[in-house]
Amino acid sequence: MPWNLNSDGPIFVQIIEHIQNDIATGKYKAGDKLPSVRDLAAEAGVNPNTMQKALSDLEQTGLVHSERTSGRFITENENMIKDLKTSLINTQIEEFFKNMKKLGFSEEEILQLVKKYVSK
Amino acid sequence: MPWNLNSDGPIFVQIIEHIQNDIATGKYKAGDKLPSVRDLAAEAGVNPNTMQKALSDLEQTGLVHSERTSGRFITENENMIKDLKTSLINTQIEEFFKNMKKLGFSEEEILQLVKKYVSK
DNA sequence: ATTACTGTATTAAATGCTTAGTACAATAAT
DNA sequence: ATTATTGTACTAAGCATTTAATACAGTAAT
Repeated sequence: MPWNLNSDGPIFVQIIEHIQNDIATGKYKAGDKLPSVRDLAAEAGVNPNTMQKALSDLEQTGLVHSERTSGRFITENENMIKDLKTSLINTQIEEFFKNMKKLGFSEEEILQLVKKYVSK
Repeated sequence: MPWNLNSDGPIFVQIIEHIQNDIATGKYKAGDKLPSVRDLAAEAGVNPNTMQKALSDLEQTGLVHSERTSGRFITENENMIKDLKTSLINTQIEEFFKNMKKLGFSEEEILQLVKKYVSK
């Protein structure tokens, strides 16, 4: 999955979301070592400082932790990863419903629109 | 509907989206006069310059136009408003599906999750 | 005529994001 | 021991966003 960073918001936020997705979808598993800050930065096409900021922000959620000089690792806590995935899903659905309701649709109408989209 | 501006992105972009929603949902109808830049700014709680930027950006889509000194008006073109609504709906649905697919779900699985959410 | 209101323009300052360049200390590999 | 790699820290610059404070010209209302 390419990084696909755009200018819709701060790059470092998009990076955080991207890595969260990679963890939630199992690209990175519990205990895995992440590529180095510099490698990730090169891969994403951003400045190493930007990647560093994204990673140290991610750190504060406990999802990843850094081993001072040997690298950065995904949490060993599998439940935390499971919760992350649940949370990401809920965030997406709630955001979608919130926006559609702003456009004047009821939950039932939204469901119909989604059905129509899938069968199209 | 309150403005609910947050720091997820540029304020002026959120303002544009908010006004587009107001037009799409019929709060403002074809030919309606908009409140003045200053009034809208006060209502949204932003600097008049920020509102001015949002409005002049909106102008370039043809959705609104300014009558130099008498005010700013919604387009008379009803089709343009209809197209706007369709476009906003499609954007929301496509964005939602794109994000859910990033999380590893198929269209059918997404539909099931939405159904579950509605009946909850 | 005067007053209030309209969109618009301009300049300045503060802030946050991003890039750039450099440096240091600790570990791993050789 | 030496070298490469790790996370981390720091400063500087450019840029966009936002706020602030004014100002001007045209229209509407009185």
